[in-house]
Amino acid sequence: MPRDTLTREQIVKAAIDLLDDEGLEGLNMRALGKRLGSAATAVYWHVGSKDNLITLAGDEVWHQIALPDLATMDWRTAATQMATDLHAMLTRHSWLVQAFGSYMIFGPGKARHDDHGYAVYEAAGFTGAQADQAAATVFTFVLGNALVPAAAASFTKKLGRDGGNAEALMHESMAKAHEIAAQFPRLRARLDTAATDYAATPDNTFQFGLQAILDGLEAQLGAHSTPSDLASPSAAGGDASAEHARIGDV
Amino acid sequence: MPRDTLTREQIVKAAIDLLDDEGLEGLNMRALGKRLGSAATAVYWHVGSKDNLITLAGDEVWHQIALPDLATMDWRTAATQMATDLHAMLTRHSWLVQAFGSYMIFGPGKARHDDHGYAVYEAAGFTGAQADQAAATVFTFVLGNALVPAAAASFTKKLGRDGGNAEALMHESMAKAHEIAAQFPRLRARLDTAATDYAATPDNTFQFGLQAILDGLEAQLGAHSTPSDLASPSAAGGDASAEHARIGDV
DNA sequence: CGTCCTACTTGAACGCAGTGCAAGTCGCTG
DNA sequence: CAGCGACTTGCACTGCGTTCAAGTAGGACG
Repeated sequence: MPRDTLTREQIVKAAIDLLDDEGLEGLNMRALGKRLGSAATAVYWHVGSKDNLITLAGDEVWHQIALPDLATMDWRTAATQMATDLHAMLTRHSWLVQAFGSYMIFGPGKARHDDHGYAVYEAAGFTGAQADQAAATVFTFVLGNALVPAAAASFTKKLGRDGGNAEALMHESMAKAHEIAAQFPRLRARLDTAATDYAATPDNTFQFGLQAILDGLEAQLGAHSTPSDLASPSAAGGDASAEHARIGDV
Repeated sequence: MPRDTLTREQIVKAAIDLLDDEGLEGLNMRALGKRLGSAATAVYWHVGSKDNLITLAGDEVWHQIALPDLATMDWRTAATQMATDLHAMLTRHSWLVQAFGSYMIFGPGKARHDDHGYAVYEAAGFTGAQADQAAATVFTFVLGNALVPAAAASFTKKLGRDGGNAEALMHESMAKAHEIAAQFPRLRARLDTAATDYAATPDNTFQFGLQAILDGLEAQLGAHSTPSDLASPSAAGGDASAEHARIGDV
């Protein structure tokens, strides 16, 4: 084997770096080749296609999120930690959320994460399909929460790529948004309090939503009628005298 | 004016149709021109750019969702209806979810929807930032819930475009996913019960998650009084700053 | 030491997609 | 009828994903 050979891992790592820097639309094979110090087409021998490379990169980053030890903490803490870690990871790699909408991202990395996710909700006392749905609910919320910031990041990067007057264009588009919002009473009110910034969905919203969801899930578990939330003593309802929670049918 | 002139509305409508048929990556100006019976470049006079066209189309569809009358139903019914309508709309136009990750979609259509969304949660009793967060939580969940199905649809359409052996490729990629999943105990168990179909996240999950979230929100209403927020001692994604959102654009 | 095989790299080139441009075309208005 | 302005069109440029035939290099084997 030649000494200075590219490796799949090296390529995937470089792709992740490039994606972090330039966003999903900023990734192209020639730029990647340059970053690797090789011809663009050399990459094809190792990864086959750009789609496949993105799939690879999109799975790799899941390894960055830690899997909490369920033996040393109650499920709610574990769930919060996993969701928060995922949130942070998606913020770091905002291109992943976009990729999630266009590619089937599933590999060892995500599988490892999903598996542990199920473990958390099974430890909570959910059984069978309920554990799946609980996990999916939280997962889905975290994903959706990352979508708008991802769009903002993508937009910003595109402006930066298109020309020098990025500031001006950004300002213009914000101004137009304000103008539209001003025509609706509640949106207008939010404009005044300056709470509505398209680019920055506050982290508070994430924590608020996450805890609300976990509250809702917890309620399904034991019907432990203490709405005073917070307290999450080790639920571990033994074997889930799982009340058949009522689910809205279609 | 010449008699057979294109109009912006006509173009946007054709674009939506094409997007529904072919997906986000299937939309290109020449195909759109053909569908309109005109040259591809004629479109540019009316909409400026493809990005702008997508922004226009992506806002237009929001008008399809109904705004429940808050005077004749309780907030939870209204919230459920709005979320369900949104869910249905996103399923109809799965490209929109992808577009949401790459473009800043905000116009009169979405503004109208958002405004009413806030109205619902204010009617519920949430005040100020809490109403925003409640609305964002549900909205975000619905969006995230549509993401994976959108990816599946996109993937299928791409396969259909690439060549005739779509079935084979689809089968192969599912087989690979199964193989990976089989290495993780909980995923493997789900494989056996045949509950895991990547392309079809059951609608049950949506209803389950939505009701759980509304449960959680409802609980916050009753147990008011503590703005000291959230349990979760750990986590702390970083700045747990005040409710004053920072505005910084990038 | 030479030779071959395999693993890998490269540059040229093809096709498609977004889009700017200059030259139309058509109908209305003066 | 001349001309203007609203629209349309074909051409062509660029950038990107990808293919392909032609390399190159290092180890294995004789």
